[in-house]
Amino acid sequence: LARYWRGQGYDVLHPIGWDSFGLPAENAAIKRGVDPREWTYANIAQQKASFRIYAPSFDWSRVLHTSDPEYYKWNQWIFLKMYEKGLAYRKASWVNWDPVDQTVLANEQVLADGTSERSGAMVVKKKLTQWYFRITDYADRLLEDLDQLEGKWPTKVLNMQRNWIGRSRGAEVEFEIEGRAEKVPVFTTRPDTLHGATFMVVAPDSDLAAELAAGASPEVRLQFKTYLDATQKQSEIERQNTDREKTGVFLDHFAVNPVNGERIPVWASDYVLADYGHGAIMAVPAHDQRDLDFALKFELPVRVVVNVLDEDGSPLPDPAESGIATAGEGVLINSAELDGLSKTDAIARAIEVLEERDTGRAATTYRLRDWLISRQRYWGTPIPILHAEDGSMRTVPESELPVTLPDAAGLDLKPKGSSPLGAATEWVNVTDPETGETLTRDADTMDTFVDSSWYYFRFLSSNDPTQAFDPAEAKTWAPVDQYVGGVEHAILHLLYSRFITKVMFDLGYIDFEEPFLDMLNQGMVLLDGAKMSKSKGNLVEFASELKEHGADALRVTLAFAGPPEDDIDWADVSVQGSAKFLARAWRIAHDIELAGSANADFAAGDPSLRRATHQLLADAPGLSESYKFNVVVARLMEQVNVTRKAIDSGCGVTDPAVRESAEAIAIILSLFAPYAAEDMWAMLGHEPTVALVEWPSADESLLVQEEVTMIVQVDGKVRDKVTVTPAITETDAEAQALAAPNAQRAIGDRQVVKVIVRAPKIVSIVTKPAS
RNA sequence: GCCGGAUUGGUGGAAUUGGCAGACACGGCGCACUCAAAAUGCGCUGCCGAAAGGUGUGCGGGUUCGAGUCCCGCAUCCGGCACCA
Repeated sequence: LARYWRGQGYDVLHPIGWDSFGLPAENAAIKRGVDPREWTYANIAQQKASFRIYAPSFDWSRVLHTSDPEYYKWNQWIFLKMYEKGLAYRKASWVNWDPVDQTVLANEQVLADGTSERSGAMVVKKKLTQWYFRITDYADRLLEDLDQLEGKWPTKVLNMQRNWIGRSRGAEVEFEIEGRAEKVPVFTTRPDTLHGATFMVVAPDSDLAAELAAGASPEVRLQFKTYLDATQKQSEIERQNTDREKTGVFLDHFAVNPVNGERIPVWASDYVLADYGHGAIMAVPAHDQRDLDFALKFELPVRVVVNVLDEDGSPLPDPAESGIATAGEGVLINSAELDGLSKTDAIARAIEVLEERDTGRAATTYRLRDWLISRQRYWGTPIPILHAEDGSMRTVPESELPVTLPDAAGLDLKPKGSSPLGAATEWVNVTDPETGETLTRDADTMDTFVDSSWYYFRFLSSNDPTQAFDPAEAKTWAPVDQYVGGVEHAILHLLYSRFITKVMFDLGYIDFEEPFLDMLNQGMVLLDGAKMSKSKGNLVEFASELKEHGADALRVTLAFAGPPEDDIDWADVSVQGSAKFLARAWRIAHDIELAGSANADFAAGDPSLRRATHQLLADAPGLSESYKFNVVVARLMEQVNVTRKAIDSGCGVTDPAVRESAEAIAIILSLFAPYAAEDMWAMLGHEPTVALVEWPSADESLLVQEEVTMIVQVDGKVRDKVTVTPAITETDAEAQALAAPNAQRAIGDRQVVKVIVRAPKIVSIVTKPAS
């Protein structure tokens, strides 16, 4: 893509860098007993050398490594900016703990099966004081701005982000609990069903459940304790199994339904989650399946308040009898002032009523949680915060950044639950030069997703020691026109990047709110259906093919195998086939060089070959811009084939059209096979480099065909083909079609009832049996 | 359960707005060159059929002169989310 846009005359910034902090590097270094820094930079050097063989057109002058102090200084700067704006804060809460890597994880790093994205270990819950970024403040903007990316980002990614943010609109309803001064808020998307709330359920691991249980009878206290223990022992997989039977404990308390004053029992059950909404719900068993399952199990009342009809317009059976909650739309009943209203109207009215009585209001909740950025590991960005003995905190002044990592020598880096930086006594202990006060540095490091959430800004000013990036450069280049990345980044990296971009916008450094205008999710290379990986040793095959056929052949193979979004199974491709194609292309330039044919006037060239060349020049840009590189390669193959034919059995190698074709091939081929294309370009007598040659535009006048094939259909079936001039009139087209022998045979003695003419492409004849 | 995507020959895949389905390759078969092989070049290659012809884009319907493409229903596979109130 970078090469294509350069060929169109654009300035292209195609940067490269290493996101080099983080657990995988640190764990590998610990395993080998070496310094993570040495290990990381040795690997970068090796990878860099390997990259260059493949001739990506990177701008190496802007190369960056996120583990360089020159880079992570600006992570700390961003942290300070966030802290100033109240977007970075510290709080104690239940966090995801990876028992193998011995660190906390962000919600986004816990996979659906409850294991760690990094170590694969089952994640456990632990209560810790940690740093967070307030991404939830941006939830609405992160959600709504996705609409701007519609059609530019893959639908899948947009949907994944929408899902992840998970906005629900509804109402917050306050329930009084007997014997408790403060009211308890619950969130519901169905305030219309408030009259059908027959009990309340709180999450067993919530503070409220503990409080209510504490005020209950000794038996209830014991039951609750047993239940809570059982809940906390469950694995994430067990907990997420939605088929399992409902369990719960009555908490010996009653709440009051604010709309009808009804006394309803309060239960604790693990189907209510402590960290979503308010950790408590109003249960409407008639219209919610989970509540119904619970009500039937514990013999709680079920009251229908929405008259839901089936397709035929007859009422659905009573949920209490059928066991199936009626969650659909319908007219409200048994609901006082809401009776007779539709769902939408009833929701609006219910909110009005709640607001009038000051017992509730319209509300929105999100699935998205604040971003936990503390990590108890060495190989990351130190958090620029100092802690005083009295528990207060102060920031490291911007002028003293970066806070560099202490030397790893002498530190025990093994995961142990607290940051290894804490043991670097000389680093941790600081004396305030003004007050003489003893301060300790925050010993945690930042999640590496902080590093990767703004690197596209740093590439603008990689070598600038005075600022994170130059806003003037951002005005020139940013936002990113084309982002290429795997779909594995759909949520984590891309959501964080969008968030940081919006923060930068709010801070006034940039004038746009979305970082990546266009996105391509490239597929993976598989071998027999499995990911190719170093650990499986099957990259060896790749290396040997590189040695045998060269980088160009591998590049062409990757481009030609299919659309870039799709996975490629290496078992299905032929590197040898690509090498063969390259040799055929190369030989055309070679033959021209051997023939010593001078640079001639293309206009004098063979018309049919010229037409093919210009058709290619006309089509290649559109195909490239829609990422159809496999088709561009196919078209190059066709062009090589017709040119070969022209040389061997057509106009001959000295015809100017052959040179014109060869030049077009070299220019377009340079996207995929830069080495071969450069060689061809030289053989054709040109100076380097073909990579900087602007693409010639197609001559439209050459694309006009003198003859085209017109299809003749009879009753929807192709029966004949007629060669006609493209300018043929409808009348002539119809006459010729009707006269075509195979069409006549197909018509036979049937009667022609209709003729549709789309000259010069097709004539469709409709017949019926002769009467 | 909810949301999204996919399904085309033996294989990877192609097919502007509905207009010749299978471009281009891989593989296979045949031929030329060669003592021979490799390499290279040329030809054939969706399926059924000797041919004429028929048939064919996951399945069943529909719209249309005409559907891989549009509409309805279904199946299978892949991905995301999920006791989210």
